[in-house]
Amino acid sequence: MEEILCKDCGIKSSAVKVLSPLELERLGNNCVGVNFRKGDVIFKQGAFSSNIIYVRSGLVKIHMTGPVEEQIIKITKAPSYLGIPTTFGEKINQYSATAIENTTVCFIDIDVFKEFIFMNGRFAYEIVIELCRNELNSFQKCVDRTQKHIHGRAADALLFFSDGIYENDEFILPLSRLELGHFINTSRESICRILSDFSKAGIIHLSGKKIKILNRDLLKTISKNG
DNA sequence: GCATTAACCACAG
DNA sequence: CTGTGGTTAATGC
Repeated sequence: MEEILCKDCGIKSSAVKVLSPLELERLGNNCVGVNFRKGDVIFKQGAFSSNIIYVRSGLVKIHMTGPVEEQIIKITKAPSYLGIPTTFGEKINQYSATAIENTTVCFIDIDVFKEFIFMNGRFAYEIVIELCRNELNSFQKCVDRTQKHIHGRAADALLFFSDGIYENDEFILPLSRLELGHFINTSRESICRILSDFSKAGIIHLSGKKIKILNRDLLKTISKNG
């Protein structure tokens, strides 16, 4: 744990950027920075929560234990808030967050966060914007996950990591095959098969968790056609 | 009917 | 945990 001086923070969220110096000081006094290693649980479904979390660096998976098995709802990279829906909506967390790469976050007291929303319209507006973006993304993901075939979903996942997360054609998958299955609603076996198919077809180069996209256009076509 | 898709199972590395 | 092969149920043509 470490004290965070919010006013000097170089990675302020767009909401925090509009806070007054006095509000920034109040935030700093009610905010704790914590480092998480890959695999550490940041907060857990079913546990009580009274914090909003701001991810300053790293990568996090949001996941829920469903009636049958685990499901990864989404993967979020810094900078981003976590837990606004669950902390505002419910006393108990409705989902879990786990670091899938080394991650640093700030825990912000919910009452201070609420105070900013009540008192600073600009702050509230920025938060609404982020929540709206997230909701639209999850609508899109819901449709894609439901309607696309497995190859399309797998192509989506690869493009997501390449474009959305790493901004590189080559990257190390931060998930196991099983987790990747949980992410795109399929089985570990199907993931293995499809990655191997893509590799044989020359679409990607595959070596364990290391992936390099060789034929991005074809991958996009597969994604588009489902 | 027949072909395709994708899950489930089993087993090996 | 990962890769593969066989089996099987569901769905489409």
